[in-house]
Amino acid sequence: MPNIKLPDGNQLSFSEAVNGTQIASKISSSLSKKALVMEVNGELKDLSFLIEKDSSVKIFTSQHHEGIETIRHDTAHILAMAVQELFPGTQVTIGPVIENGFYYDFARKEPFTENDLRKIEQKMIEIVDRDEITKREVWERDKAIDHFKKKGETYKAQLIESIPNNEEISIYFHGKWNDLCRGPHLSSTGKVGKYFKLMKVAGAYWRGDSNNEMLQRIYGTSWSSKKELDEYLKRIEEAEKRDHRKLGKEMDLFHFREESPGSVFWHRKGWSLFQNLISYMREKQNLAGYQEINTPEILDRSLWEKSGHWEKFGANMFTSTTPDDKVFAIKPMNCPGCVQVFNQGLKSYRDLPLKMSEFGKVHRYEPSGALHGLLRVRAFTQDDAHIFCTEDQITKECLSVTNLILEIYKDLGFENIILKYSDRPDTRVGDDAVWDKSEKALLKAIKETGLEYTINKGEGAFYGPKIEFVLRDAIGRDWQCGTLQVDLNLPNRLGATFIDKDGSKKVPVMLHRALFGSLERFIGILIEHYSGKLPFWLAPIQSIVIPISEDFDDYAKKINKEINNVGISSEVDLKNHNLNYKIREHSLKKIPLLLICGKKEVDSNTVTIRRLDSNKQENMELKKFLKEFSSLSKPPRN
RNA sequence: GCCCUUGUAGCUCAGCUGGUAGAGCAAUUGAUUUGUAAUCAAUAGGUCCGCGGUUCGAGUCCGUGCGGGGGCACCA
Repeated sequence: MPNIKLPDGNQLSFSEAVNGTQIASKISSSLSKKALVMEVNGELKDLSFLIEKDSSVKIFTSQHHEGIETIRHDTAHILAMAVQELFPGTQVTIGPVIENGFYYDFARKEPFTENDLRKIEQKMIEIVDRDEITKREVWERDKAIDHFKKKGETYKAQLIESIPNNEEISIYFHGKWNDLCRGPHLSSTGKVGKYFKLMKVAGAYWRGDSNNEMLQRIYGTSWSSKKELDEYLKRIEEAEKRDHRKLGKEMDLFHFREESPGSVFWHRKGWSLFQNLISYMREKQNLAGYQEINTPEILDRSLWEKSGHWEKFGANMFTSTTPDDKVFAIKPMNCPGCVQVFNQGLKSYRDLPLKMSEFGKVHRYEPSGALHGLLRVRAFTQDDAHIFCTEDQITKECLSVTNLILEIYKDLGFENIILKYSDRPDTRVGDDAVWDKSEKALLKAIKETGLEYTINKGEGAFYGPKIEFVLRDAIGRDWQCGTLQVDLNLPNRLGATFIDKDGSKKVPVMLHRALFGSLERFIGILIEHYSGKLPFWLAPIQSIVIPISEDFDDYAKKINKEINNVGISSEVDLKNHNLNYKIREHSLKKIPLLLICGKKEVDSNTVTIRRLDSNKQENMELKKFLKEFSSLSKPPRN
């Protein structure tokens, strides 16, 4: 005689045990059609789950997160069914739901081709049409292992072996086909609908371990309507249009080539963007009390041995042997060099906090498969700084770093920032009392920012806790950029000291911080965030002066010179092309302003402005233009 | 690093089952002098990623190296 409590507070009474489908149809016939899965006392269950006791029940449709996830989970099963029907002998492994879709990992010798994906999709549609009924059974562990071993499903057998003893082993049937699965699932394959698409095949290690064999992963997406599927595919297309590698080429910012994989060849325009960013940050940092330094890119092996990098980071370091057989490393980090600057000369407690910044170019031998445009390179420039301070100064300094970072992100158009706080890892140096102190200090700083933060337990650096600054871009993607780390180790290893009030030598605390992390990477993110349409002050070419015909070339040259003189980066386009052609060309290159001049402008000493992404024409006195846009062409100041 | 995939003109790409390369755009030259997203024509342009092999003959087939792309692992 279960009483069923619904989310709206209503209660339904049943004379005998009842399942989700029955509850849904009791509520309304439309819900019974749309119901996909339910939650019973906080646990997700199949609609067929029989409720015997009084329970709270929520029924989910495709409008709920739980509903769409179940659709995706079922689509993954149907994918596995289809693959096994088409390619007998293929082993199934795992097939979870992921953001926007699902994947399934298969063990099969022959690779799946793009063509196979289309065939599999057809088969999946067939299976949906067959509307196979879902059935859940709970099996004995040994029976289950035996069953899958007999079928030749050794991976599944392994999975069952690793399920804890106190957990049920549930087997889901869709018609005859079955799979080990925690569930829940839809009541039949027909419920999945046909709004799915297989996206790509990729290699993936069994259990995510690179020592294991590689499986074939098929990624797919699945939705509850054609509209949602189309919108998703459209979103992917839009993201591809923003790809910084594509835009970088089109905008003539940089290129890569074989001779130096993962290193950027910056073109004039890209380098100008790069320098614009640096000069903006340089000014910000100087105002915040940083002293800019610069340290060597090549340093003797012994320094890296002392700092611990040789041992901990050696596999990622480029090294160089001189003709007389000395071994140097090309710096993968700036910190040891910076500590050496600190070490030069005696430092007093009065010098602290001492903030040294460096736009340091570092090289890291990243695995070839990790390289990705500007976002993952082997040579990059860090907007790095190291703050030497006392333990008492940690919180205040962390707070000022955080404020600086947030200010800078805001200026660059990122307002949606999340912090990630990572505390002590298992393998660490330094005693717990010091960790207590630095964790507390860092946490206090985070709390004072009032920002949202997540805690990553045990993910800190081996020398101290850290904050990472994650920004969200225009299309909702998260990028980890800035970082702030408290280090009580490196200053000690490299013998940094200061003379304290009492005349004794003490080891300073060192804060590592980077604002964007890597300027190369950040520029990649910027390009994608803005689809190449950079803010005016950052754009490498801010305007192009276009004379309507040869007759106005002189005027165009004259005003371009005046525009350059007030600090706006501008060019004249004197090529033998018509106006339409030039507008199209420069618009595609994302030039913020096109300045058109013809008879009208010459006569009135004006320019006609056409802004990127607008077809409005604004006629403006040249003087006014120079005044207005020269201030806009400078970096923002707060 | 691993799996899959890919490499043809400055760019984007075509080139079926092997018979020594083609388009559009860009470039150059000429004509045109243009009022808000591609004016017309002509010309020039290639070690088909490198190396090796099969073959009478390789852009095409095979092996190998390097690079790119998608994932996985990695991101200290």
